[in-house]
Amino acid sequence: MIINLHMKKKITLKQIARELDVSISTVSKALRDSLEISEDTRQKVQAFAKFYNYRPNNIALSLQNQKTKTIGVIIPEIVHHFFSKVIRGIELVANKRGYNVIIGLSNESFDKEIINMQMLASGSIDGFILSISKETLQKQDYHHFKETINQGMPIVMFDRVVNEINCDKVIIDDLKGSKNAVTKLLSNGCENVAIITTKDYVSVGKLRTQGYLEALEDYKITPDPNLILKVNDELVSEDHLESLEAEIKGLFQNNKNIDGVFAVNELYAIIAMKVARNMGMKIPDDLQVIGFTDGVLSKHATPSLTTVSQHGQEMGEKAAELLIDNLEREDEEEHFETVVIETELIERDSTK
Amino acid sequence: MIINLHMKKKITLKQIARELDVSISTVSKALRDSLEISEDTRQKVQAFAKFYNYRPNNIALSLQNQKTKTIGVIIPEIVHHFFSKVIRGIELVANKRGYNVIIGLSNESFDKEIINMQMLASGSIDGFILSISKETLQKQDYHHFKETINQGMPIVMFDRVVNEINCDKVIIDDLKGSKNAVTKLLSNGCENVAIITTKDYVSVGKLRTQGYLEALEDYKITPDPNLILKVNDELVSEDHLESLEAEIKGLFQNNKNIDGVFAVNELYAIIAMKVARNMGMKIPDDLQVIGFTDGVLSKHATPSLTTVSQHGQEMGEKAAELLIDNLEREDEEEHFETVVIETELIERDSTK
DNA sequence: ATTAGCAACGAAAACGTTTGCGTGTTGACA
DNA sequence: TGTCAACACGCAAACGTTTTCGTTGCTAAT
Repeated sequence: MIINLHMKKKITLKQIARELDVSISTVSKALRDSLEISEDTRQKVQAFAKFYNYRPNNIALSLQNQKTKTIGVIIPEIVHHFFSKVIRGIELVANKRGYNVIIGLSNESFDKEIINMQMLASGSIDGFILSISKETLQKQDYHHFKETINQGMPIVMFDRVVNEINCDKVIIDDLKGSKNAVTKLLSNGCENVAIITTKDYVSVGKLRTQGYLEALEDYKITPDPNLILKVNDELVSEDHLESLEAEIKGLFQNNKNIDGVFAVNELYAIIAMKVARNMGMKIPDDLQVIGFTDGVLSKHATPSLTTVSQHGQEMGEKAAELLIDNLEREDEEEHFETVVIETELIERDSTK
Repeated sequence: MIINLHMKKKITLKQIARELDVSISTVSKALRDSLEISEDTRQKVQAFAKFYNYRPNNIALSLQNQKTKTIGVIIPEIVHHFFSKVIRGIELVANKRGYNVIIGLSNESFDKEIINMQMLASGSIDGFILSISKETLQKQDYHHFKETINQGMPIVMFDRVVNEINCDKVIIDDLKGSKNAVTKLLSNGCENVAIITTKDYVSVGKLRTQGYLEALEDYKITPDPNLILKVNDELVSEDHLESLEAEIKGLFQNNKNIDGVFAVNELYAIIAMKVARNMGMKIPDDLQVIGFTDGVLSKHATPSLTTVSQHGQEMGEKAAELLIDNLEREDEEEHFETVVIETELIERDSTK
């Protein structure tokens, strides 16, 4: 970068001290309104500092205080309505409490998750907020979380959490949320409710399936294995929409009596509606559909989709609160919370 | 945080030095495979360091090198498909080139934009990638950008840029993109094409309107002011969807002859389709619609929406490349690029 | 025997802060 | 005049690195 004439480089305490012919400590104290410094020099220093737009160097402060006032967030994917809402929540309270947010994307990969955590853990941040990648969940290898915690760096997990790790957690009651949703379908008169879910290693998929089963049980309905579609996760990756459609189409064709669908995420629900419509079914008359997550798709689909809202932003806010509380706690006893964010059934036009 | 017995705190050079009874510099050199150090002690040090999982402290390195290897991103909103795609692009190349990404949200507010930039500019980052907030564009007050640049911190702007500031920029050819879209409508037989756009102070809104006008001109059509709807931006804030709908409904009712709509963003297009359908119009038979941006809504709407893709991820990648190139450039002559990312008309079912 | 040269290591500065403590200069008071 | 506060300020350490420049002790060559 060329040094223009009008370029005001960042100024340091040392430079101010030299210009004003005082010591560095005097400048520092003057700027912090220390009583040790005379009114005279204090004003002189402050005026000078203001004129040159002095700001303390964060890096130096971090090195000194052994705190960065920065929290690291590791998420599997950012192009995702839920995760971006969580980030917004995190950013909101982090900023309010004087913290910055630094983002790492695991891209659902075990290795990238580790790499990212190592980079950030080397001094850049004070603590983590994260949601575990699918690959990690599949491998069930959580040593990097344990090591991080053992090094004294706190972690807050959200949404995709795991019992093996002892730390603060923010989750939704997946079981209750999905049970509510399915109950809604049943009370609306559905007699053959199908579920479109994921493989069991994704904890949320498993729990939501369980909620589905419990709702059926309450209504004395024996679950029909044919009505439980466990979609291959890899198929959702943008490209394989057709195979996803095909799977769902198969579900409908093999079970002509389906009159209700509960999908564990938004996309599955939207696709299900599309497929059903193409097969001549009317929504919500012939088929009622409920999805999970509070994305844009649900709101603007036709018909708009009844859905279980996860309150992503609230999750982010709570996670940040937990982490920062932990970071700033004076009394040092260890105690971890698991906060459950209430879900909410947002009724729209895909149900009666 | 309580000190558990199994807690391995982060270890420093100094501690390694003390344990092995050598000097700090010896440890440092040994770890960096310096020739000054004997094979013997080198192996001893490296083994010890590996055992205790030593990692150099980023903060100390930053202070020393006067570089943080971190880039700051300021965006107006993160719960937005376009911006999250850009971030993904930034993160991708940043990580590949050894940089971290720290996020600040302006929330479309002038003040928050400034606050955020000041926080990050105080040593935390090496350079900025940003998209200007609406309020800033409205105020036309860009002093904070100028000051940042004058302090020697490079900025790359994307999407919402401004001529007054001399820096690297990544934009799309809004004019060309929208002209293409409108031309498509016209060549498809539309005779009365309306545009749903924003107030002019949002540069992209202005340019896209201009593209609309040029396309009409090519077809020797005199623009009808009644067909140009400039929506009040504040109405888009999630809550005011009804007023947005009402405005668009008014457009259709007052101009029964409309057979084509070009909307400067995805949401406007989706709402327009919804309103039209409610008024009994068939898409694409009675009305053809094209939107702008490559969001999820377009893809999964019914009918799916023909749209001008902005290639958000590519924009992010390019912005990061420009910034890091600038940061790592040795020869210091100043030269700023403005990269134009090509748009792409993705044809789907809302056009013939 | 002297010395040049080399191998192996340590001391110290630097990055920008904050802060406990030491020190010098006042003035008042006995 | 001597004593002692109070006041205003500077010194230096500390945070964790890297790197330049010594400083040893030894070997080999003159």
